[in-house]
Amino acid sequence: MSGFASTGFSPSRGVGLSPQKALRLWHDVALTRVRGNIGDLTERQMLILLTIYLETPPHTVRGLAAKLDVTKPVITRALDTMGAMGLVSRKRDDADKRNVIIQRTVDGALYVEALAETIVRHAEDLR
Amino acid sequence: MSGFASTGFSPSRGVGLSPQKALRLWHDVALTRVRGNIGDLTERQMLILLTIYLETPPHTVRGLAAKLDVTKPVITRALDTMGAMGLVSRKRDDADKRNVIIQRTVDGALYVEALAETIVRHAEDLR
DNA sequence: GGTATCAATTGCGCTTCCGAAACAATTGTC
DNA sequence: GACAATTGTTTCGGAAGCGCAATTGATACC
Repeated sequence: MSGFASTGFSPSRGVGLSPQKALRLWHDVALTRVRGNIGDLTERQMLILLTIYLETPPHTVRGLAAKLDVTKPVITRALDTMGAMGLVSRKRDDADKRNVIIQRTVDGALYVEALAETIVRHAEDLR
Repeated sequence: MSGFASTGFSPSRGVGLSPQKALRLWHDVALTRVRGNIGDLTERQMLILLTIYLETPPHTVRGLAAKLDVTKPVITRALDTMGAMGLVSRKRDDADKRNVIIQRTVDGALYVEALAETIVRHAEDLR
């Protein structure tokens, strides 16, 4: 019994995830990251990084703080840390020199891409 | 390419996830957790919690440390923290009193269940 | 031009985490 | 029963994160 026909949902709706599989996926990805010592980022820092690489630029400290509902120092310090890792970089806004524009880097893109690959791989192992 | 009919697999192959959607899912879940201040757990602590609730018991400090490839104090301290939150509890092994058996709790199950629900919900929003 | 407003950063005190080593309690060995 | 091995915890020094308030530099207002 597919059972989907009556609901009108397409069964190939991209991401259909049971709670059990969702947890297993989270666990497997976390395990890969912890074992590989790639987990040097806080959940907040990870969120900031993903926002920078997923949402459309430009990104400012204030904009990120508002969007993520954290204080500005959190953003500044996260940028310090991730900047030292080479995952992001800063640049003054020429139009309004109060602003700081957060820019993506090659290493940051590779880092995010590696995370995506890890998730996808474990999602495939999950069937 | 469907290509699944010949294999006998159901076309709803559980989790088919593009890299883009994987990152979006990770971002959305992290955002929900950070905004709700539910992110009080380190990635390591989260991994430990999920392992306790996903893998078959019994769990010991040493067993978890070996399985997750972290040192024993990491497990002990994580149990301290999560124990104070009511997410897990400890009990001496009667058979071998050197061992500590880590047990699940109602609150811990609810916490994990809430995480699963968050993931599933955002996965559904993702199509 | 002088003052208020705004963006980002920094200082301060506090908490938490980590790794490595030392430690206490229990069990196995001879 | 003495001694080694095992399990989990604790201690110590150091690093990093957080919230809040103060600070610096730049722009807007009148």
